[in-house]
Amino acid sequence: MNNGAGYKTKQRQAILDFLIENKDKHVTAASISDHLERDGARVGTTTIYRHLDKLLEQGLVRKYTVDGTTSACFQYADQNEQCKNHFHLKCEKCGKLIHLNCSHTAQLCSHIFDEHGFEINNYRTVFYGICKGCKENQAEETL
Amino acid sequence: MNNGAGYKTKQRQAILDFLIENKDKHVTAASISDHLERDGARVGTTTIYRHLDKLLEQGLVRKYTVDGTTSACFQYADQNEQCKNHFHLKCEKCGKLIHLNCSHTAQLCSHIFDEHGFEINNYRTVFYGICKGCKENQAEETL
DNA sequence: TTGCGTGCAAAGGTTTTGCATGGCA
DNA sequence: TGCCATGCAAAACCTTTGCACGCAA
Repeated sequence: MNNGAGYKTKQRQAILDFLIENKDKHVTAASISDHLERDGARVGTTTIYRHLDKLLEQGLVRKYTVDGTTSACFQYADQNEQCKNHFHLKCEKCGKLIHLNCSHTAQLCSHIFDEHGFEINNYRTVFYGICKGCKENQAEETL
Repeated sequence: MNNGAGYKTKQRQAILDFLIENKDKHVTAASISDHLERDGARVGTTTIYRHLDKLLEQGLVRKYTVDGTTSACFQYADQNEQCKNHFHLKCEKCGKLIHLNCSHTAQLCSHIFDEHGFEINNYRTVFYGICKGCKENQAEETL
């Protein structure tokens, strides 16, 4: 079994390790490159992009684009089956990804499907907004 | 009154007309350029980007990024105040934008705010999925 | 006439491709 | 050994910037 993952190379491992280490936030190809270089495990840009593509196909990472930035953002996707069945909230300020295990969203999905004929792609859909922590910080700043 | 819209030029008008004409789907800077050129109303790329930026600031268009594409997508934003208070569904297949005027979503927002401490950005959040029409077409294809 | 608008050319940044070399299995 | 993986260099793209000229007000 290999699931199309290919050879086990130190480059692939380094990239995957970094993604898992930062699974709670998103990273860019450039930030992966920078980080690995600082760690003395430099990996060519080409290789990073090629692995991100593969990981994306395998469903091991998600790809985002964040307003105001020009480069793509990647984030490790838990293989937890649950993740395919719930929505995610992404904080526009700190980038934190929150897993929303909540029956209300399932109800909304059914409603939209039944009444509006639209089949929501849970995996792809992300709610953007401001998380609790960032909202509190914002409030402090304005004091 | 000018609302920061600047001069009325034929270029600005051509771009705006095209956006309004295609208000139900998104377009890219390149597709605007192509279309206008075919219409014999060629407008420089620079100008297109500059106008899109301005329209974005004025809130007259929305900017998206769609998976699998590398260029930004723009779509005319109804000035209807309602749009700031409801969600949008975007079909991943045909690009259609559906306005979801539905009390269920408002309930969901309150719930997420009250129980999860997360303040959803309605304007930014888009539900991705497959619309009714495309789903029917898909079903036919597999026959 | 004044100052913004326009578009060419060129720069800047990200991502992809070609190709020779390196390394896993 | 046979292939895939890697990384350099260069290309391909998308978007922005500089600058001289054009045009709305």
